[in-house]
Amino acid sequence: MSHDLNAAQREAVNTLSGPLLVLAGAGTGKTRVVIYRIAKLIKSGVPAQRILAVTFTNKAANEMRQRTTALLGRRRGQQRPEISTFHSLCVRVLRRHITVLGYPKRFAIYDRADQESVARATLREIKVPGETLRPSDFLYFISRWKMASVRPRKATSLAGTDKEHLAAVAYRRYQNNLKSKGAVDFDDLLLLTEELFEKYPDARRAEADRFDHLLIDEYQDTNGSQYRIIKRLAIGHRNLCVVGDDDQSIYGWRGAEITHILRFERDWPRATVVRLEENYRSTAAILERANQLILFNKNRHDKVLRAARHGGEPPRILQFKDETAEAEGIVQDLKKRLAQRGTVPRDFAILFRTNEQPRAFEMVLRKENLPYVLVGGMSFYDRKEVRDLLAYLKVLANPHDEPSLLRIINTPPRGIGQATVKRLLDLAVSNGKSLWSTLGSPAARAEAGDKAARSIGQFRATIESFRSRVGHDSLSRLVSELIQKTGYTSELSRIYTDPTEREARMASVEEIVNAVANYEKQAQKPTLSGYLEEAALGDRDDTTEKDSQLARNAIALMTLHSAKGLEFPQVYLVGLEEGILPHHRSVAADGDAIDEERRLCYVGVTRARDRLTLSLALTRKKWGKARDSQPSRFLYEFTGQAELLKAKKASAQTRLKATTRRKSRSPARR
DNA sequence: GCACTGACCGTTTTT
DNA sequence: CGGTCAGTGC
Repeated sequence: MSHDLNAAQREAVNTLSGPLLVLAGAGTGKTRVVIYRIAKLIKSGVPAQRILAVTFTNKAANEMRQRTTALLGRRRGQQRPEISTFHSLCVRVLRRHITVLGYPKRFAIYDRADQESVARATLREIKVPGETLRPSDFLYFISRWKMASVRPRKATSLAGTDKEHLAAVAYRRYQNNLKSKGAVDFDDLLLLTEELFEKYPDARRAEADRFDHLLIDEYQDTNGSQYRIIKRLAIGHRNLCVVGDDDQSIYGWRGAEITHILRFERDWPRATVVRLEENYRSTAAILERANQLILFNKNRHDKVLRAARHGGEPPRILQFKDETAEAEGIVQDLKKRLAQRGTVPRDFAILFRTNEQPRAFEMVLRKENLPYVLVGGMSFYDRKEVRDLLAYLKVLANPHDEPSLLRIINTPPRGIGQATVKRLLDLAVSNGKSLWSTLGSPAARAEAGDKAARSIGQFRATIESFRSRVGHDSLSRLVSELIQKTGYTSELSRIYTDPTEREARMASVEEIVNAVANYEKQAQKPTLSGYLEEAALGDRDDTTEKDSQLARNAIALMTLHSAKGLEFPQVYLVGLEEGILPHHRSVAADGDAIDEERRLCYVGVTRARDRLTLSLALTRKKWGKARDSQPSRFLYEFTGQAELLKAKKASAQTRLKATTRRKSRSPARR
């Protein structure tokens, strides 16, 4: 089996017990090693279900599942290794033990929109005006604290600014509000698992005992909670294999700490360390530049990627007048290459730092009639229609789910306006009851007025009649009838007069009906709450959506963040300007934010197999106004001209000179 | 209660 | 510039 692996890969695959750190550079066959290692473990007699592999994204988990199945073969009744994301792992743990923490067994998982709704209500309760602390800022603070396992009490003492102090006070209240609704947010999934393991050693032991081997993918992206959870799960058997690349840590802004991978050997004494340094993906010409660039980072494991593929075209740097010229120039260049024999649209990727960049490219691509996919972008579950219908389902599952109830109580409009809702909410709060219970009370009828009261009555009757059918009728039937009964689609065609938009909205509705039907088909025991959990975790099998997106023969447009783990024969990395890459927020922040931007750039560069083109615009419109752009510092580093940049920094005059000189000749011509 | 208007704000991202 | 949201007039 392992004849097609190199020596380092073989060592990583064959080191079956004890702590193992696999430092896998870009394009060194990391996923392959993980999968082969799982297969090897099983072959050596470890029962498959005693192996747990953890990934960060569903995409990665799906891919790993597929490739493991392909390698092991599909035999009936055969046990499979457990492959899951951190979050769904925690959900399963919490389903078994959460009652000891004072949450209901069937706790709800609140997503970002639900969180905002609770945050808004919380801030209203303690009478914080919107301009003092916005719900989004508030959530940002809490999220930071949670990822560092900071509880409300500690947050109060940590708070420096007034805003933070206010957020710390509201934090406790927010947690209580969630808890009283029997709900947890995404960060809680990790935080509560950690708390459970800390306070209840028996629960920790029971969970740790389920597995003999633990594999963690993308270890460089672990945040504090995840780090501690892993530790507590693996401490008994020490059969912990972590795989990652410190040079590709790009999620620091959401709590990932690169120190975790850097200090693995100290955490786990006598750990084996394997370095995968042979890159099979990119040509030497591309890799040479990547290596040069990443050398500018200080905090990293020492390693140098060696190219298995010699030679290759040196990367080009193209410079344009503005972002429109950039898009046109790049697309023209791409078109020329596409005309070459054996080249197809799928070979190309255009990578960028921010989400506003693809707009110009989309326009040109559409004009040129070239097939493209914007990967990422708005996800299925972000679409308004999907959220609405999901809210209906959530209310059917639990009518006391207030964020969902508020979302649908007047969607489509049925005469229960803002004022009425506000009054009913106040009534509910003063009675200490849920909004749903309040809706049926005589007091509510008096509060709402005749017309609204009638609407409320009808709404309640509809919900109740569907609720009584949950568990009896099929889910997909329930959903389509719900859409009918509420007049949801007729409302859509009323609001959206533009035919293309209307069609898109209708398609979303259709998609959720399909998603439910799909779930019903493949789940062993389909239930409403089961579907909602899958939806909340994004855990659905989206082979239908994203994979077909990529499989479609189209040029891929995506952010550097979503490009991680992928590769393309030809890559255009665009917008290499100060303020974009590196992003201005990272430039302004002190500390090592720039290093993360450099890693991001490195990730982009190492996506390319054969050809790499970097580009920049000299002016760029920002919020409607054109502003001058400076070439990214990474361009200088990458081409070995960092000295020039230092000189530029020393004096504004030289800076001007250097830039004008740059204009006349392309900055990268060696 | 609803639709329309204008002020405001600003972009890495996943679960 | 484009999207979101609160406020206004009907």
